[in-house]
Amino acid sequence: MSTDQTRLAILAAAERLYADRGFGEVTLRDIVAEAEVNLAAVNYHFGSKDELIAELYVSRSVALNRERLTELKAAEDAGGGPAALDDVIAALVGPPLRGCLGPDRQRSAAARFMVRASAESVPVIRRIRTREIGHLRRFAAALRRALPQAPEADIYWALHFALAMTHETINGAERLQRLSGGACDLDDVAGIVARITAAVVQTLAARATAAKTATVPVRRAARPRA
Amino acid sequence: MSTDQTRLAILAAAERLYADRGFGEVTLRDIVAEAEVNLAAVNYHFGSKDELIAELYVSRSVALNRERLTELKAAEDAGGGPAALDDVIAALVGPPLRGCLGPDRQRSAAARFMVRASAESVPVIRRIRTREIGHLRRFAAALRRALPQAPEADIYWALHFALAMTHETINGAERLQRLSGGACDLDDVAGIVARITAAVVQTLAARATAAKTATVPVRRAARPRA
DNA sequence: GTCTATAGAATGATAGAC
DNA sequence: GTCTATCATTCTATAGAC
Repeated sequence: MSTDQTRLAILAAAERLYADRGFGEVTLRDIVAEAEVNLAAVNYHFGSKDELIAELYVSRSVALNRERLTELKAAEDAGGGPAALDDVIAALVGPPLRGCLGPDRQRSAAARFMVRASAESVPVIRRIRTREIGHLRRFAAALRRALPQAPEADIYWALHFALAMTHETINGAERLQRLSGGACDLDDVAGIVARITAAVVQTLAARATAAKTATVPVRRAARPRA
Repeated sequence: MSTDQTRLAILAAAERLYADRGFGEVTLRDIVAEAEVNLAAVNYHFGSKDELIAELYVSRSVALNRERLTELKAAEDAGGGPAALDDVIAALVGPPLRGCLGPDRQRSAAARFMVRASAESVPVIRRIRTREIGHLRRFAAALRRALPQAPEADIYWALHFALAMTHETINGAERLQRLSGGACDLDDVAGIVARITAAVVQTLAARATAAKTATVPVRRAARPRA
């Protein structure tokens, strides 16, 4: 109990600092100062800096994916059958978006840490990330149930694009707000989830429709009605 | 001439290494070794590591945006009037995608460097990036001409999502290939440009249509036909 | 388990000879 | 302009007292 206090303080401090400044700008000394513990405590509890990062990443990754899968399961239970397409996407992108842009300050650091971890090239995290894709397979399966006629590739591109929009929205929120002169409301988390979900769903639906009327893959976007 | 040789060798080496390994993993000593020049040459020619990074980023940024705007202008000239929606998006996302995933090895480092620079949190680059958004305003204007009835916010979200999909596709290419078991063809650059373009165009068109029939913003995606 | 003190390696930057 | 040599920091990691 009392022994875990230092451990947890280090993890929380590291998460906060990495989330705020990125991995390249944070040293062990920054972390122990923020945690108000001794420098040697890091190596005592974790062995090395990389092992601290790895443990932090794995634990947060598990928590985030549990949240996503809980939301996915709720959508399946609510409908009785396979979850609707937009609910699947919302379960994937909602947790990080709510965590980062919403008012919940407690989860904020964890969510922003995870997004940074996906964006920056830290060797120890890269190794874990390329291996741990089980949760994405679950979502791929859910999409396939919701849209059985979709080509395999479309399913994966949909997941990929959903995560892409989510990550860039979080990392580039300030820039988008500035570019749009405030026209884009980054505080309206539900609206953002809806935008991302709609974009993915419409694209999947459009390709599924096009596939029925053409033998070649859709390569050129249709012009919108003027 | 001959004096620029060392300068250019340093810039090229730095670009290659940053593109390959990310900013956190490259030191000045790595750069001078790759460039086969002396360590002191960096400070002589650039003053400091940060000034080297800044000059590299600015010069590549100018080149990339010139390429984008040339493509945009070509689309406008070809059509005689405002460029078509999908041509505007293709002009924005085509250059980085072709540079990173295509066969052109020469531009590869430059394009991957730029994508890394947008993903990682390097203070000196962040400062430049949040200021330099002029090229995005040009693209926002082009989108507005192509789709005059679209809400202001939708225009910016479209640009934002287009860049999001582009960057994540480049940075996460390996992971997507692995996840999809090869179903997603990362070598088919034209196909990827078409996918991203289609996603953005369909979303903009769908929202423009919905805006005509509803007074409240679209918040919930339509279910695809089963 | 927690601390002080420090080892040992690497970093960015510079002085001064050529 | 280019080199060698080196400074001053900073980093991660550890040894050993408490």
